[in-house]
Amino acid sequence: MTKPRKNAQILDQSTSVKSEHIRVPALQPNEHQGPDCRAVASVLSRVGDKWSVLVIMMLIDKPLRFNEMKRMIGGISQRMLTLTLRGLERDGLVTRTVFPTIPPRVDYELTDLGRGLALPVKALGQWAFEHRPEIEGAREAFDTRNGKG
Amino acid sequence: MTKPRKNAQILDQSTSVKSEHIRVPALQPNEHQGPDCRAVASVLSRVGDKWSVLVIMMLIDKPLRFNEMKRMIGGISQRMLTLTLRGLERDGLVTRTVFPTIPPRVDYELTDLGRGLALPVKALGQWAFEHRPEIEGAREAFDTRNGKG
DNA sequence: CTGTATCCGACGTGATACTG
DNA sequence: CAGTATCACGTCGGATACAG
Repeated sequence: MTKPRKNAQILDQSTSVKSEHIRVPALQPNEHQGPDCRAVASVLSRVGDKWSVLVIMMLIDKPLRFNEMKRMIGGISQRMLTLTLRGLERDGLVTRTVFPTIPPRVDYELTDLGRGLALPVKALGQWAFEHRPEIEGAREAFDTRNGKG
Repeated sequence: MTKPRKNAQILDQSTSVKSEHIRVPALQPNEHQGPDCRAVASVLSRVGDKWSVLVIMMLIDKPLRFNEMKRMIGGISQRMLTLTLRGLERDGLVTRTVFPTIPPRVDYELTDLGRGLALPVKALGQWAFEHRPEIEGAREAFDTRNGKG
């Protein structure tokens, strides 16, 4: 029973930002449920998002323009940068400021909310960095005894 | 039949745990790259994973058996629980203990590494919980001014 | 420069059936 | 009970072309 969303419309796959970004099914059991858990999950999914954290980290220092970020990241496509920024904007984590000049200029900047999120995310990132050897070692060990046991 | 997909190639889609769980492309630019960034990203992707965090949180209190967890989560399929647990095991975050009884019994338990990860994850979760209203408000506001101006 | 629209392959996820 | 195998299907994400 995959939740019936509002309406499964014609697969608007373009640059719109409609999905909740994670489809949390029906967690009905005992303790790990409720709307709270669902809301938390949707935030966590943003953290796990391929680009969002990277974008947030880049914006900590100072606001940036679209192509500045695109260049800094390097591997990202225009489409995904747009989608990522729209998602962050929708969640109130970044602001989008358009300067009606020619050529157009758009600045993206972290909100206070976004800066707040950056803190626990950085803590997590630091943990990941510090324990990187253990995790990679565990992976190799697992793959070895499991791949050619 | 709008999109006949005859190209359905036989992927190894079963319960193997091969991918690095995130496919970080070629980040070659200036500062947000290198193997470090890649490793951190793979950990973050696990946090963003649909079920991993939920499983970790459940295991904090005490070890659990396969079907105990399945029942507690409720919405998860057997396959995804298996895949999630295998991924966590591969990363050295949980241990898998088989008791060769009949019927078989398998306990899953957090490692020290897993318990360590739980801390920053909980901090992040708490942030998400506390700021849930702001995020949801921002989403509604965004959708309103963007969906029906 | 800053996007938006579209095509298409790859991957994630659930449902189901089967095994030890 | 604890998985594994297979299939179906939706979504993600890159490449490309086009627009303001």
